[in-house]
Amino acid sequence: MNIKKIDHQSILRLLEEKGISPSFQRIKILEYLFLNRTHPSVEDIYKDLSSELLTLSKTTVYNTLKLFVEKNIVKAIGIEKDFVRYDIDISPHSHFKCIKCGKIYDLKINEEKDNNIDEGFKKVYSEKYIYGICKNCK
Amino acid sequence: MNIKKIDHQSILRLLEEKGISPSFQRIKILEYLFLNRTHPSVEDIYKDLSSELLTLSKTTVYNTLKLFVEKNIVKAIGIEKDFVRYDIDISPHSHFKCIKCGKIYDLKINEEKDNNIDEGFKKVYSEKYIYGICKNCK
DNA sequence: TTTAAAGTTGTAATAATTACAAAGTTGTAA
DNA sequence: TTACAACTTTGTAATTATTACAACTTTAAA
Ligand SMILES: [Mn+2]
Ligand SMILES: [Mn+2]
Ligand SMILES: [Zn+2]
Ligand SMILES: [Zn+2]
Repeated sequence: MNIKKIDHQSILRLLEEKGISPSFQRIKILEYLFLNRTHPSVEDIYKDLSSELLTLSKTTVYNTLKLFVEKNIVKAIGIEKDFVRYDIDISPHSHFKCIKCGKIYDLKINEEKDNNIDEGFKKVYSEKYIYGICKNCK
Repeated sequence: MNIKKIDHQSILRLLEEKGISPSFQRIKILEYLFLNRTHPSVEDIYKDLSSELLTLSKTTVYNTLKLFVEKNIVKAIGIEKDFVRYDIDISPHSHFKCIKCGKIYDLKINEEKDNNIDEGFKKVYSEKYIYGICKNCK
């Protein structure tokens, strides 16, 4: 069960926990990620927040997401060919992209069927992307 | 069991089969892929072949790989953050990247544990990337 | 208040890939 | 053989996501 909504207090607590000072921009970007669970790109975040944060810089969005990834608050998703998406849900799961409508769906992972790694190799993390046609597009 | 070596005749036959006219460049690039099973990038291929094909253009390498992917002769591998690798082995398998030495290893797939896709969704293809430390780097 | 560190911003640089048009090659019909 | 159209290659320019960087602003401590 994931946290679907999040209040201001929890946002602040999360940043605090991770040792990140809670600037206005960081709070807004993190809040955006909790409210928009569509695996948004930098472009998405920048465009949507610009109307509220009139002076927001794209560099700040890049900087902030980089920081969040380092601190393990979000995960970078490499499902697209030419840009990165970000996921506030850092629990182990994989992704399905509909090649018709472009929507990204979360998939549960068949936990630990993974381990077809040779003896002596150490897995740090993994990603799985499935491409196909979604229910709505058939 | 994969074809590990390939002779000139087989290269020509493969191109023929796929309806690709066997230009010198295409033959050389395809041959390179059969001989260098390291999941090379456009840059790798271009640099290595340039000594033999003095006038080779990087655009030709891009064009040719695009054609090969369309015709299902090679697979594009998105395991790197900022460039594409190519794989002459189109059989279903996944990849392990050592975050120390950068080497890419092939992994057998635990066939059909995949299908944790919801009813009504149709899988077309999928990719799985595992990142970690390889045997040699421990 | 002073001051240094941290954070934000805008612009420039980087780098992989694509677009495009000119030049070269090949195969075929006259 | 020659002429011509289709195909292929090439070099350069354009595109685009991301990073580098320096100036400016905010924050927090002394
Ligand atoms: Mn997700
Ligand atoms: Mn492979
Ligand atoms: Zn769809
Ligand atoms: Zn290694």
